[in-house]
Amino acid sequence: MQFRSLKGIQDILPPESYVWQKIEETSRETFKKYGYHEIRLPIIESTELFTRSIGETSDIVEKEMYTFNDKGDRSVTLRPEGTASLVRAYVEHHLYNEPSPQKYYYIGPMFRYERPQAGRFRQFHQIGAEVLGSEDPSLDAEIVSMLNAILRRLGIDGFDIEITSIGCKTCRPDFKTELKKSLADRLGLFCEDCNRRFDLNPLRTLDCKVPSCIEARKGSPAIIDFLCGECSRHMNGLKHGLSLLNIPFVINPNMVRGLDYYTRTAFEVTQGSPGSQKAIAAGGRYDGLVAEFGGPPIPGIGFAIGAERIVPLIKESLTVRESPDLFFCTLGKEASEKSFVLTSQLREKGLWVEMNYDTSSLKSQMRKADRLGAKNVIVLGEDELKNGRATIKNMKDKNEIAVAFDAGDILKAISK
RNA sequence: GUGAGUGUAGCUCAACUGGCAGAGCAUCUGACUGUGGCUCAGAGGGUCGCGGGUUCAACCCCCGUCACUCACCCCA
Repeated sequence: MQFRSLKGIQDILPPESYVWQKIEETSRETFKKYGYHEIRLPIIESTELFTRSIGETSDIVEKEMYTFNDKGDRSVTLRPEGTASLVRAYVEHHLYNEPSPQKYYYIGPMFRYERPQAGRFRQFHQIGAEVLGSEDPSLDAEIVSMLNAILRRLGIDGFDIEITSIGCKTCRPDFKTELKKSLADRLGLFCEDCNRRFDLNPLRTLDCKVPSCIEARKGSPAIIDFLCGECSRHMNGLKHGLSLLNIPFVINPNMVRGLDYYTRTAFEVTQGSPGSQKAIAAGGRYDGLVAEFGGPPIPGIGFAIGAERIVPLIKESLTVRESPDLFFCTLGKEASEKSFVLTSQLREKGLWVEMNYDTSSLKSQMRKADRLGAKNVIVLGEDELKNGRATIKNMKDKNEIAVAFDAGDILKAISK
């Protein structure tokens, strides 16, 4: 019986795993400078946590969740995103009693039951950051700037930071009716999907990629023109903040969020040709979510980077693997045991040491050492055992030095 | 959920559109009784995704099925 990983769920093998380590390290270092602390959240939660926050009619909830009943007949779900869990933990542990704002980050797998595609998987990984406890737009600017910093430090460029505001409880409904009024008389020009969207969620017609729809919606009202005073001031505050920090951005008034809890600021980092999966990170403000989860009316903002979407963009994708400092070639059982012990001692001293395990010709052992890229090789055979000295060969310059069977001597010899 | 494409060695791909399943790379061995890379020689490795059908004969044609890939919807 041959097993395969499940559809859309993949192994991350070396050397690519080193690219992942680099992404995680760079993110952690950057988060630290901005005062974000790691929070480790469960990957499984009660189903209702997601249906309530993400929205009953969102695509994620309607068709993309890994939901099942546990043995206690409770409906549970593998998390499709991180914000809901974070806010749950924030409220559950009364973290609003800590000084505001509270800044958190998380790194981990998310699950969505979708048809896999380039840059889209059923298990994928997000690097997310969330701030709770302030609605100051300078925080919006700061978090966008932090996202920018992480991507830059990873050597990624050629991306756009798109921002917009999607309004709040007061102004969004007004805009929705205005938009419907504007679209109503030319519905025939739009595609089938847009006609469906017109009833369900008219805002989505603004995001349609069908060329005829792009043409047809020209001149439609844009949400940023309908923002209430508060939202408008907030949006300007964000733009001002980004300008102060010299973060280039573009305003995309057609941006739409797939999750219901977003308010005001929404942003997206896009890269590459227009089409699918150009978003490598996305985020926004969710000022009503904490209260929705039974906490005080505390605002929040966050983003998530799609790890799978930046891996291919990282220039160091072809990271050269590090190589062992020393490889022991052995001939005979006694030599093998001797190097077994020396190998262990040298590792204690901090070296990366490999040895030959199976009996094979010296030639093939040398070949193996070479394939591993070993910097030095020690040959231990009958002659060496007789003399009590072995030779270390530097694989690069081919020099050989005689050493005693002593971890200290060997260490000294190869650190020259 | 919808549509299209592709499944042959560990990897990348051939096989005259029906006639004995191949190459390159990789692996292992040898040339060189105990010294790697280069070169040369050889070896191992296949239920041609799976099941059925047509045929004297199927990797090739037909039907079904599964998997993978890409795209749509949507999203990180």
